[in-house]
Amino acid sequence: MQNKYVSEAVIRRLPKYYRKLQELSQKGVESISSQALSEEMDLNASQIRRDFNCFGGFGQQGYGYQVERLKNKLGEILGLDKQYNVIIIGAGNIGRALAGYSGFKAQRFNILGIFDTDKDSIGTKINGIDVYDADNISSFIKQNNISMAFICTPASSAQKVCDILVENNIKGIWNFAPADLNCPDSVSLENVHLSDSLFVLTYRINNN
Amino acid sequence: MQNKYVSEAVIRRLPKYYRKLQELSQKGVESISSQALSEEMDLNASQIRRDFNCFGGFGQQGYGYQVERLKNKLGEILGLDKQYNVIIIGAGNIGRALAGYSGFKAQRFNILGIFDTDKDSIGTKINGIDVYDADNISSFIKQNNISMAFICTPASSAQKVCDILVENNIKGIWNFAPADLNCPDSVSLENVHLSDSLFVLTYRINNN
DNA sequence: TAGATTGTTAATCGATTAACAATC
DNA sequence: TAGATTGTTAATCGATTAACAATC
Repeated sequence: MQNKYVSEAVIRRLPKYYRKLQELSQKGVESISSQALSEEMDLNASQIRRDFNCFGGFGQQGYGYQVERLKNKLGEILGLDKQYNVIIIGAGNIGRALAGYSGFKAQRFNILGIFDTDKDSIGTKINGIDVYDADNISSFIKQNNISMAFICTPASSAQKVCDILVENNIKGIWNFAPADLNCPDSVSLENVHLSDSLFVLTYRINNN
Repeated sequence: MQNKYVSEAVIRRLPKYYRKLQELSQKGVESISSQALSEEMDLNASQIRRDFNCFGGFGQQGYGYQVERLKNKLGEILGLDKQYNVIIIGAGNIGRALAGYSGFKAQRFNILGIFDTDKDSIGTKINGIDVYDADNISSFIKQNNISMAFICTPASSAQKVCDILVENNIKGIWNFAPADLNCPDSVSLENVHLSDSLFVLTYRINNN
């Protein structure tokens, strides 16, 4: 079952299912039908069943889905049962915010270093994490088994940083720079274009 | 022409067009065809023409689109020709990062106050912006003609904050809390679910 | 005018929803 | 067993792409 085609739309719903199932699990809900879940999440029940069935048959006819089991399955599918060694590139506002977010630790994201070009921040610590010279990214990735990088630089230097990361066989890039990076398919790239999101909001305010 | 139906997918592409046109404008490019733009942006040329035509005929047959003019038109459509008075709720990592982001000023987002419940941060300033007691959100919105709020609280208090904002006729909410807020259609809501985005990345790393 | 490129209609593709047989 | 609900196929809907007449 694992090899069905999974569309972009399905992938983007997975974290939302995971979040809702965590919530239900915390509330002590033991099982839920696709119908009940569809009402909770404002989605179509058929769609929910179809989405889950991309990854296998997790339900039981006549009963529904076991919340805890489904949550764990989705966690595995999302790769949340694994550990990730992470570096942050850019010690500006966003870089510092991500470095300070304590939720990452609980979820197996180990931030091992922050890199910047600014001589004044190099050598300091942010939330207990060392700030290193951006010139040393390559060697640090190799020595510390880094699998992910968060790009928090200005747009102008993002592509250069991306190239260095790709060269060093990084597995995934979480990009906060407002740039459309050129990156081979072998490296997973996920963009958070904050200003795009803000502009969608201003559009809606003016066209609601 | 202004009243064609504009799908979600089209709306989400608008900021990307705007960003690319800004770039072209800065490079001094005066005009561009949908074909050339499609190659730059990795979209289909028909789609681009169709997208723009949701809002009117901005091109000239045989010539293409005037970059500067199209950029300005898209800016108007996105509401970027207007001013927005903004408050930030939550002086944690994300709230502080947004308060410190200087790009907002240039783009007509005036951050007039930050609100928190923590007695230690109330009374301080972040990037020159006062931190106020969250109890005073309602009166502040009324007195300062606030049109937008950025929710940067924990998930547990986000809905309560949202309700207060809605009560005070806020126009738009930019929500960073990992929660699916309940909000009437009259208020525009745009979510930035950072952990959802990160989990899509871990999914991709493990299923590439 | 001829050539280029838009604006728009028609065709295709893919995602969502409905329906229902399978089965717990 | 009867009732409930899944897993999956078929129908629908909407978005993307192709084609081309209109027109600069």
